[in-house]
This record gives sequence, C-alpha cells and structure tokens, in this order.
Amino acid sequence: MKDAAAPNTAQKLVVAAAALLDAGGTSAVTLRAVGHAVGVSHNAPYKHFPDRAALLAAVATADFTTLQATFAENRSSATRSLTNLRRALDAFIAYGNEYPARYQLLFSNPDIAAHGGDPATAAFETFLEFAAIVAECQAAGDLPATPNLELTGLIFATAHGLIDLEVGGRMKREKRLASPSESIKLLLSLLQRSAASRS
Amino acid sequence: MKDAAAPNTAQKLVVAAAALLDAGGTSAVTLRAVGHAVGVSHNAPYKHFPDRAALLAAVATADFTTLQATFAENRSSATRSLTNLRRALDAFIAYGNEYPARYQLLFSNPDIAAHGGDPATAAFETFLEFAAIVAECQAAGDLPATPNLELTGLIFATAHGLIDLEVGGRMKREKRLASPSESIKLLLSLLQRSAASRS
DNA sequence: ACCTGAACACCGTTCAAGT
DNA sequence: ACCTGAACACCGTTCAAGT
Repeated sequence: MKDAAAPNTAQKLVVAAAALLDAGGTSAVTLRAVGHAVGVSHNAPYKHFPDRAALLAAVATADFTTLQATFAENRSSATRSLTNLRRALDAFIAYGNEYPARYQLLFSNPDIAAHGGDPATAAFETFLEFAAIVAECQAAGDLPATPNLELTGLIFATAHGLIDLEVGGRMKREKRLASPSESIKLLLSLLQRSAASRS
Repeated sequence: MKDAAAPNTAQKLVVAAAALLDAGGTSAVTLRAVGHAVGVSHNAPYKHFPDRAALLAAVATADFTTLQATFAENRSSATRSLTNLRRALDAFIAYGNEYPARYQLLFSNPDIAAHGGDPATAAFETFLEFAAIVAECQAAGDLPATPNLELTGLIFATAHGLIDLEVGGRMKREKRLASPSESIKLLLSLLQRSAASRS
C-alpha cells in the first residue's frame, strides 16, 4: 500500500535504472542516463544513494523480493511437491532468460551482496524460500535425505550455473548440450532415483 | 618453444592485462595501465588488438588453454576414474578461488566467448577435455549412463554455479552451506548411487 | 530537504604524425 | 610495421550554491 501511487524520486530512480539495465546492460546504467530518464540532473541520484553501486544494489534488492514471492507462490501450489520444485526452477530460468543483465547483477556481480546489507539479506530470504520447497520434496521421499540446506545449495547452484552459462552465451555453439530446463529435469530425476535407492 | 624467450609486445600486453585483472578486477584493466606496465603509450595496444574487449578475450583464450591442459593432466592419472574427476574438479575450484576475476571473465562475462572466435573455440575444447574424464567414469559404471555431453554439461554447470556463487560472495553469510568442494562431492556421490541403482 | 551547474580526474577510442 | 601525443566524447564523483 505504501507505494501504490506517486512514487518518490528514489523509487523512480530504481525503476529507471532497472529499465536501462534491461535495455543495454550494466554499462548503460549511467547516472546521467538515469537522471535524465527521471527528469532530474545527473547528480541528483547522490541525494538518494551514496553512489552508483548503491543504486544498483537497490535494483537487486527489489528483484530478490520479487523472486522470493515467485518461489512462495509455487510452494504447495501443486499436489506433488516435486512439481512445485520444477515450476519454481522453470520460473527462475525464465527470469534469467528474460532479464539477463538483472540476473547477473543479482547472482554474479561481485559488487552486489558481497558488502552485506539489504541485498545480502534479501538474497538469503529468497534462498530460504527456495529451501522450503526442497524440504517438502524431501519429506515426500522424492529427494535424498541429505541435510536440507546442503541439498538446496547444490540444486540452487546447479540452476545458477546453467542459467549463468546460458546468459553468458557459453552454451550456444556447443551442440548436443541440453537446455537449462532439460538439464534441471535430468538432475531432479537422477536425485529422485538416488532417493529411491536408499535401503 | 615459440614463445620461450623474448615475448613480443602483444604477449607482454596479455600478461600485463592478466596481472592487472588479478590485482584489481576488470575495472583495473585500463589500456593506460596496461600500456604503462609494458612501457608503451596508452594507445599502443590498438596496434595489436582491435579494442579493449579483444585484449581481454586474448587473456581468456590463454587461460582456457591452461585449463584444458590441467584437465588433460588429470585424465587417467589415478587408477580410479572417479578420482580423476574429483581431482579435475578440485583443480577447477582452486583456479576460481585463486583467480576470481579471471574466472568470471572466462565463464561469466557476456562479452567473452559470446562473439565466438578464439575464446569460444578454446572454451569448447576445454569442455570436451572435461567430458572425456566424465566418459571414463561412465564407462567404469561410476556415473549414470546418461548421454555423455548432457551429463557433462550438468556436472560442469554445477561446478560453475558453485564457484561463481562463491566468487561473487553469495555463499558467505549463509551458514550451513557446504563449500564448493564438498557440494561437488555430494553431487558425485548422489550420481554414483543413482548409477548403481539401475536394474 | 532536495536539486543544479561547473569542475575534476579518469576512461576508451580516434587521428594525424613520426621512425 | 610500430609507436606517440593531442584531442574528443563520456563517465563517476565532488563541491559550492540555490530554493
């Protein structure tokens, strides 16, 4: 409710930065372009953010919150918990494909989240939401009974690796490589088989 | 033998760029700093490379070749093929930890390898060398009989995801998360169990 | 409290010359 | 063939003012 209408300058700057990021990548997010898009001077952003990195961090924090909501929606939506996990991962992959520059800002850029603060907190909450979906799959016996956070870290890292390689253009020429979505399905089926094989 | 002694200017520029990359990240690799390190003017690099991106691409190509040699060394070195794979992956993880900026240049930077050319070719050859190690594990029955390149892509993407998240500082605060090396071992053990469960 | 304009140091890149 | 110096357009950031 708070920001339903009449966004303030800080919010407008974040939205404009995200749009520039989508349109032209990180290098297109100049304070001059952001200021111009909002209708203020090129150093007005300094009245709302300490520097350019903080503005980008605000973009990342907002997107982490959106992703967390996406994961929360997928939890317990289907009858089969493994279906929820597949949907959550497909949504994650779709996010990476649609917003590659944002994706790398959130999950690869060393300047974000490494400093701690808001982005790191939001990132961890997003991760925990994802871990809850994995936990339900484990409870249903569809994934191995490995400690939840370890298994979640493994699955999440795999998804990230697949998306990041795709976003970075590393999986294009190499034929006979499965798509991220197919690779994730392969991982889940192998893990499921592993879970079923416990004596 | 060719570049045993008396490296030419182009080679010296690549070495200097790599050193600056290690010392201060991508943003520290300015043509002015590279030129100064080699003892030439700030636009001498243009006589050897079309632009800054091409210089960084040359750094990446050289490192891909080094990594390929590392993988080749690990193949067939131990009696057990799964041990070779673990060693190759540990060497890969160590490379990422030692040279984080180089690592992200090779495997995350969208400006490298996406354009094709030398870096993409070298990257694919490195990948195929890694795939050969995976193939030996499959032949020994220690990994599932999934199509080799699909399984290799999955394992490689997982390793990349773990390393990239670590390099980007995404796995620090989150306690109870396994290290990349531990996570990879978890993956391999689960895959091995999956391979053993085939009827 | 919030914003502006000028200024500074720094970049990648281009170009006209130099040997 | 290879290099240099000046110049251009651009950037993040700072600062002294303005309301």
